[in-house]
Amino acid sequence: MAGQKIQRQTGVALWRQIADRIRTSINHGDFDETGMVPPETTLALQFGVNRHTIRSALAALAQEGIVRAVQGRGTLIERKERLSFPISKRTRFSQGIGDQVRETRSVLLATSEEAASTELARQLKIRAGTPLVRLETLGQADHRPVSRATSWFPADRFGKIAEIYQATGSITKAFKELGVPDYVRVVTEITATHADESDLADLQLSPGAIVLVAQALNADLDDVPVQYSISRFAADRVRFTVEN
Amino acid sequence: MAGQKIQRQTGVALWRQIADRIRTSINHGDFDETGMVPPETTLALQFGVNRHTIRSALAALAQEGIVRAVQGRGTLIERKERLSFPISKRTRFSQGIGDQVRETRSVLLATSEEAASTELARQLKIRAGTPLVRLETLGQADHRPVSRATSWFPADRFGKIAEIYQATGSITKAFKELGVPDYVRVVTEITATHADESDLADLQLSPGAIVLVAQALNADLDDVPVQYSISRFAADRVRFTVEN
DNA sequence: TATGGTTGTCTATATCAATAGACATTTAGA
DNA sequence: TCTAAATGTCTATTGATATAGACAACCATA
Repeated sequence: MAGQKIQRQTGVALWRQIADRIRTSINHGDFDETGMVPPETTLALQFGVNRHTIRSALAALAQEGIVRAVQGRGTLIERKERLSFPISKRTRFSQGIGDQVRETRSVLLATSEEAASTELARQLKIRAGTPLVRLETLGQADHRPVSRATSWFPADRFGKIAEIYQATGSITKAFKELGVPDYVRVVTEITATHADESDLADLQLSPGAIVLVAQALNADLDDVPVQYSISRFAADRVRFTVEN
Repeated sequence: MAGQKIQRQTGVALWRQIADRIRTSINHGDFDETGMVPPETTLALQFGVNRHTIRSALAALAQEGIVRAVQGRGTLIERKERLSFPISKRTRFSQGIGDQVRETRSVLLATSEEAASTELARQLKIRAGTPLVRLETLGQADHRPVSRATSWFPADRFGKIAEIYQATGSITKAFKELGVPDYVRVVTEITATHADESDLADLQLSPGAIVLVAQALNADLDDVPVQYSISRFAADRVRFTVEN
């Protein structure tokens, strides 16, 4: 484990800071040899805190399903994942991570029709007020939520996309049925922020967690925008890979 | 401002959660009309907390130089920035954000020579143990630190890169002098994590802040790797833009 | 089966975080 | 120049966070 000093009196409890560090170490593979986290007393010494504080941190990680404490033996590492999510001209949710997990699933949370705001109109290169279809979706990998996305589609071409998506679970297939055989990623903007209330619920995160936010524009082969989306990923479960 | 409910008893103090939200709102331009944050009593009502808690949050933002409280008037917004950082085949620090700020600067913090670890050898496609030059640099925009980077270069070709970089402040120019007229970004990996101790110091962040981590590989025009780097950006100051 | 190493539980105490209320001070504007 | 609205400061109280120490319960293994 790396440099140990922990910040006090900063509004972030010691046990949470330590939990974050241990989670990072686990994902980094620091404990792969034993498959276990070091003993509580060792960690307490390393971080320079009381053993009870370490126990709070490990309890939080146990709550997340990352470790499991066994009395008499130690604290076992249960799960360790950070999915690699490629971003390229052909960025699709399921294809990219399909070989990293056993099962990917995409669930339709909600849908509605709305008029294009100034911002959305600018992105999709249409007039403000143009009818759009909005889709709220949840991406899962091996039954764990990974991303939460809001997408907008011009309603004139894709008025029925919600139904088809619900049936097939795939944007790509929905596009195909609606006369868009292929589409490409035009631009992706990536930021990071703290999880808000709905992130916590949808992505099953704990407060203080980080979300990676990707705003993306897809266009058909005639360069006509077909989809604008804002996706929020649990930062400790994914990594973006940009291939040039 | 958006949905207000705040999470209690999560290891993250309310004042810090609220500070994060207000910072986001400021960056989002929610208070651009007045150039001021709403009154403390209003915020206390909105977030459902005591006014003193709001004051703690605003004090933290004042410490960061984002707002300035003036007795009798209100709390003024001092600074508001999130630089857009393009990622493409021709990704360079200064060029990308040069038109967004008045001045960009890159400072050499430290340099050393070291043998390639297994991981670095794999990335740079060389044998483990090969001598490398390591550069620690700090990227600044208008005198505010934006990124902290560690780069490795094969020592046989780029043994003198530290000196040239220090003189010119530019990797691109240093490459040119060392016989690499052009280079391209092969791959970039992007993750997000909480700031560690040295991030806090170098990037002038407050604990609990988020850093965007970009791991990048650059190669010359013969596809021979010339630089592997790990850069850490203050997440509330930048946005990555991927153009395809 | 005895022992060392580990997690689980309990009590007590000190400090930080948050609430509550009161009042002072400053500014802008009527 | 008065008033409303805003930030600044103080005291008091409660609950969460962190430390300290002791001991029980459990596991692997010599």
